[in-house]
Amino acid sequence: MSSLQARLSERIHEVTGVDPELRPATKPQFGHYQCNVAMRLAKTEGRPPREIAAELVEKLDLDDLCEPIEVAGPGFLNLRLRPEVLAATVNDVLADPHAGVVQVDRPHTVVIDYSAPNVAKQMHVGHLRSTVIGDCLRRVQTGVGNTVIAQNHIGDWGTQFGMLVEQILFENLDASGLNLESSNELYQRSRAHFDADPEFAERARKRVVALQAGDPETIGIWQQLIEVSKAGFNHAYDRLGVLLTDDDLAGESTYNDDLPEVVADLEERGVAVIDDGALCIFVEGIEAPLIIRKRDGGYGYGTTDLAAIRHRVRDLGADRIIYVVGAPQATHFKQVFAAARKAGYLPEDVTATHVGFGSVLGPDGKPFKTRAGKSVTLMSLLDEAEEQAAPPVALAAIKYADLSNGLNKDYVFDAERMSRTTGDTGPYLQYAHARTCSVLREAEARGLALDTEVTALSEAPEQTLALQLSKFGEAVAEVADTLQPHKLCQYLFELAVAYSSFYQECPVLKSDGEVRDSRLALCRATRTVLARGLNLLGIEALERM
RNA sequence: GCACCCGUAGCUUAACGGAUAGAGCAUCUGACUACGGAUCAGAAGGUUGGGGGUUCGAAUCCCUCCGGGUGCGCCA
Repeated sequence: MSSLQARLSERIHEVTGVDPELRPATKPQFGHYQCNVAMRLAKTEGRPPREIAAELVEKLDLDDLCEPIEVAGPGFLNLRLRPEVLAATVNDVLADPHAGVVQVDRPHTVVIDYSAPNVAKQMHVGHLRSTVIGDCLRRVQTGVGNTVIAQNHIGDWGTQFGMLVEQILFENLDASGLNLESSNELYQRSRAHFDADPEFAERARKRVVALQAGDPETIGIWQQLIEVSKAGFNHAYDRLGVLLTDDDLAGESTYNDDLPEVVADLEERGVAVIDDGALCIFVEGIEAPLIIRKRDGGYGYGTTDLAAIRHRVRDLGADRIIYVVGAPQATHFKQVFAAARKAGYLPEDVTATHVGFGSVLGPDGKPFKTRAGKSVTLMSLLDEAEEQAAPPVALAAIKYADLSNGLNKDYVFDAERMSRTTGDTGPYLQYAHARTCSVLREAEARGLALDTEVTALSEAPEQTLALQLSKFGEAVAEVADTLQPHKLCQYLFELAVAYSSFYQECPVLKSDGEVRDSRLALCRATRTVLARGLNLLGIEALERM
């Protein structure tokens, strides 16, 4: 099943031969869709746009879908769908198990790298965004029929584990008795100890070597640290209601064994060159090199990222790789992707995209930074929101606020504002959904048949609602393509508004016969689309609030 | 020094180069014989940071300046 807009666009394309630039109308008086192609053709054909527009109207035969086409302004073609076409589209949505979400012809394998908390550190605001956005993209990609492989690239390797293990031994702690909070405190103590005591620092450095060499005692403690952190992460994911599980874990350490091989490969083939003692890859447009082997022989995160790309393409069969990581990493990923292309790890037909995002700011408009000692944890943000509303509503508030703005913009975390039940908020959408449920519940209680179809669309609010319902597939497809969740948020908000307006002006249960059946079907379709849409955002569609 | 991001109504923000820049909050005015008023209808509110340029058409593309933020050879 293809979307109405796609069908229309295709039909016009047959006549114009070029992209008809079919867009939803910018205003109701311009109909439902507008076609802007006449202005473009005017230039190439050297004729007045209105003349071309008039000619197109002659040639086009859209009578089965639209009212007579109107030419307006400098040469816009305004299309208005026939009510029975709108009705049929809504009925299609009702009959479609995917609620109008167009399924891809051939499923692609989409790898999504998101969340990525660090072992022995509390999750903070940055992880909130990566987790919420990544989870949404995962649901959307799955929703359109792609195969998603989530990769939680947790920070489970690196020099900090030398300090951590050494501090555990120093304090004679049982690492398995730690939790995320206490291991975070342990990390801070080890850091201080490292800075203050050169002898300890030296032992920590040796401990890193022991870890890399696979020393059993060291590995054992390291493993315990990972286990307690995993429990902490899972608790957070549970509370956030995201899909991540242990099956998605693919931490930095996963690639340890690949690193020497990758580096040797790159060096042999001349992709990487020695510069100032370090093995580097230089890519066009970026002055600084991507260092894949440090002067001391160690590997950095650039090396791990390259190994991860190789693995994701070669072993996981990725057609598309998506990284949901903060905007400050933009240059790094540009560099890594270019290096991976150069190395042949990332073939032309595999796309790699960095979905960067802005910072969550405190009330003062400055980043919620992990200032020395004190950090704003993800959990404390959830707590703050739950002071405003019950957990499922508070969560909707947070997620919607995070997803509804353009990704690379910063935003201020304002629990009161995002929890409001009016306006463009998560709770408002939940409320609209709950109202659809309420009507249908009441109808059922009165013994009315619920498996009705949309037939009559005589009232303007009915048509507006039906039109909006028909656009769901388009909205989801756009998010799947552009990776911009706020487009789905905007769509759902407009749907909720259209429903509220319809609800106000078109009584359902107080009407009778065909009109009532048709309106019940509109309620049912709205409930379905809102529920499905909210689900794609990772927000719970409540039946009562 | 080089590179990137942001700047739209009092506040929060949308707009694949298309018509009169679209919403929400707050403000003001209406609608309570309410299928959930946690709502709906309406009004007012804009030189899209400034200035040039390209185009039939620019918030959007190019140049430049201003303001805010970020990243950049051996942390990840």
